[in-house]
Amino acid sequence: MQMDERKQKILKAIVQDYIATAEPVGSRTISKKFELGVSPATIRNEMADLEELGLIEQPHTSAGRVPSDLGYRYYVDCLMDPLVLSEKEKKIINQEITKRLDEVQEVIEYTGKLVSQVTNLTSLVLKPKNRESALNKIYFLPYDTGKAIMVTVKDNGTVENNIVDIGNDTSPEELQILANIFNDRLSGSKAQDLKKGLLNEIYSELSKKRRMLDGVLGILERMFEPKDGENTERVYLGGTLNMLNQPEFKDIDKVKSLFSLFEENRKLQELLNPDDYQGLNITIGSENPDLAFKDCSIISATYHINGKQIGSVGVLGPTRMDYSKAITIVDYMTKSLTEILTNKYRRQQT
Amino acid sequence: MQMDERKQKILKAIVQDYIATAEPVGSRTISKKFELGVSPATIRNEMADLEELGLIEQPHTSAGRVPSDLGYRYYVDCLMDPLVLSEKEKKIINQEITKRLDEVQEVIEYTGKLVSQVTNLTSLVLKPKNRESALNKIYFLPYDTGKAIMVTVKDNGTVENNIVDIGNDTSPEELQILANIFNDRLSGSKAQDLKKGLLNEIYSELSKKRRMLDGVLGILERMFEPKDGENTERVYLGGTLNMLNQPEFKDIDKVKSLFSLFEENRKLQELLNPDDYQGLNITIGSENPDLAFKDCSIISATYHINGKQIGSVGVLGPTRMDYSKAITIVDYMTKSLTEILTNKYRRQQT
DNA sequence: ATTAGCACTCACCTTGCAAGAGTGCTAACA
DNA sequence: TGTTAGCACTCTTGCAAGGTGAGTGCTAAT
Repeated sequence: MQMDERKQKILKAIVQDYIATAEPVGSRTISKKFELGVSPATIRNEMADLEELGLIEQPHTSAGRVPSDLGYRYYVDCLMDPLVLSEKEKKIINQEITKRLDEVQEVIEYTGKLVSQVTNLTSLVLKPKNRESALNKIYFLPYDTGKAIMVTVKDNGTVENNIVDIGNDTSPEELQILANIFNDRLSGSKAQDLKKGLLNEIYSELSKKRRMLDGVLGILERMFEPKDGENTERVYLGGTLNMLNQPEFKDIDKVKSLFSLFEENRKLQELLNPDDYQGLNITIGSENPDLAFKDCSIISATYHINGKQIGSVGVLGPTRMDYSKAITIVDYMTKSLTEILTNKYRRQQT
Repeated sequence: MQMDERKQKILKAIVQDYIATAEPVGSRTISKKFELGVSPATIRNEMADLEELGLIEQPHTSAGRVPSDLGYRYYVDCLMDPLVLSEKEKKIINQEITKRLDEVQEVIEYTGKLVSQVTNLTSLVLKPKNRESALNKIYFLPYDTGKAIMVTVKDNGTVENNIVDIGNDTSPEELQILANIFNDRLSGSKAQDLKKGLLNEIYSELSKKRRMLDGVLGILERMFEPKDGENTERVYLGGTLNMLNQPEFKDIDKVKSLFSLFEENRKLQELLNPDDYQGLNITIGSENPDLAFKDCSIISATYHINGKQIGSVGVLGPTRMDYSKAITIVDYMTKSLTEILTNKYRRQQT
C-alpha cells in the first residue's frame, strides 16, 4: 500500500488535531474541520489503511484515531509545515537572550529558561564542560600564614583560584621561582602531562618543598578531574512543571517516573549527546532508549564556539507536542547561542 | 473541659496511628491496637470530647477521626516520645556527612540530601550568604591585551576573580599603584563605602583612567549585590520526589501548587528564616502563612559558625509526618553541621 | 463511670442502563 | 472503480440505584 496525497492530508489532519486537542480524532471531525471534500466514510476507509500502515492507532474500538510514534515520525519528516519566526519575534528573543551577557553559564541557563517559557515544554540544556582545556598560566598570591592563593588561567580564558598550603618556610621568592618554572613549561599542557616530566626538574630546584608541591599538583589534577557540579551536573533543566500541565501526565505515577529520570543527570546527558550527528536531532516516543520517556519526544540541537561543538539545547514534551514550534525555537536558540558565544569568546580571547 | 490522662493517651494513639496509616482512625481500632483497657464506646465518648476541643476532626460523619493542626501541635508539644539516635546511627550519619569535606557548599548540600534520604521527606537547606563580608585585598594580574584579572579576597577568607577592562594604555605599574591605594584604604570596608570617599583620591592620581576605574568599581559593587544563584538561590531542595509518595499528594493539582512554590526560592527562604528564634522551629499546617503549605509541616533549625547563625536545615512533609524522627534528624544534623563548619572555619582561618 | 446494643449516616463499590461517539461493513450510486 | 449513505455494532462515559461496611451517637443497663 502506498501513501497517496489524500492519505498524507488525512494523517496530517489527524496529527495536527490531536496535537491541538489531545483527544482521539474521528472521521467526522476531520471531514468537518479540514476541507478535504470527502465524506467521513471515505476518510474512514483511508484511516483503516493508515492504521494498517502503522501510522495511527485506536485506543479502543469505538474511539477516534491517535498518531503512533511512526505516524509522528512521518509527520515530522514529510508533512510538517515549517514555522518561521517573524523578524519581530526574533528581535524579542534576541533582546531577552542578550539581556544578561555577564557570565557564559548565565547566558546558557537563561536560554534554557527562555526555551521552556516560549514552548511551554521542558527545556534541557547541556552546558559546556569547562575542564577539557589546557593550562596557560599560574600565579601565586599571598593569602595567610602558610597559605597562598593559586590563580590558574586556562587556554580557553577561564580563571580559577584555589588556596594551597605552602608551609611556613616558603618565601615569596621561592613561590615566584615555582611559578616561573610552571609557566615556562606548561603552556598548553594538561595536569597529567605535567606531573611526569616536570617533577624532577622542580624537585631539584626546590628539593625541600615536596609537601607543598604535592599539594599544588594535587589541586591541578583535581581541576581536570570530573567533579560533582561540573561534569556530572552538566544538564540544566527548565520548566519541568510544564509537564504537569500536559493531560498525558495527569497520572501521578507517570509524573513520578518522569521526574525520577530528571534527577539522573547522567541519563539526561546521554539524551543530549548526539556524538554522531551535529545538528538537529529528533527522538520520538519509543525511539528513545529509556522506557520512562516512551510518551515523550525530544528535540535537540548543538551549539558551538568557533565551530567546535560544546553543548546542546533541547526541549522535552509529550509525543503529542507542537513539533514545528519546538523545532523552530530549538534551532533558532542554538544558532543565537552559537553566535553570542562565538562573539564573546572571540572578544575575550582575541 | 480538661485534658485528663486518658484523653491524652487517646489523642496520642490517634496521631500515631494516623501518621502510620494515613487512614482516619476509629474507636475500635484504638481499643484493639493500643491497650487502654477500655471499650470502643468509652473511647467514642472521649473522642467526642477531643473533637469539641478542636484537637481532632471527622472528614465525614461515618469516618474515623483525624488529628487537626491543633491536635498535631498538642502532640508535638506535650505527647510525643522523643526519639534518640543510637550511637551507631550517629556514627553512620557522621561518616556520611564528613565523607566530603572539600567545599563548604558541598557539605551543606550533601547534608540536605542526607536528611531527605533518612526521613523520606523533602529537605530544605538555607545556605550561608557569602556576600555580606567586607573586602580585604585586591590584586591585579596580567591576562590579555587591555584586560587584567582582578583577584579579591574578602575578610571571611573567600577568594574571587573577575576579568576587568583596563584599556590598552594602562601599565602594570599603574595597576600596582591602584592596587596599593585600594589595599591601603579598603581593609574592612564594603564596596558602597569605597565609592564615595575613595573616588576623588584615586582620580587625582590616575586621572585618565576613569573608564577603567568605573569598570573595577562596577565589578566590586556587583560582587556585593544580591545576584542570581547566590542570594536569590540560597535554598537547596532535596528529595522533592518523596512528596509524590505521600498519599496526600496523589492529586496532581496539589503537586502542581506545591512544586510551583518549590520554584520560588524567595518564599522558601522566608520559610527558613526564623530571625526571631534561634533553635528548633516547628510550623504545622495552617500555621504556615502560605496556603499551598496548608497540608504541610516544616521542621527547621539553624546552624552556626562560631556561634553566629549562618543558615538552617529543614524538612518539609505532610502534616501527617513522623515528627519525632524529623525533629531528631534535623536537630542532630544542624548540630553536626555547626560542629563541622566551626572546625573547618577555624582551621582555614586560624 | 463504663459499656453493650442499636439505629443511623455516609463513603464506596458494584451493577445496570442509556447516551454518545466512532467504527466497519454493505449496498447503492456516479 | 471510487465514493457515499445507512446501519448495526462496540466501547467508553456518566449517572442512578442498591448493597455493604465502617464508624458514629445515643440510650439504657451495669
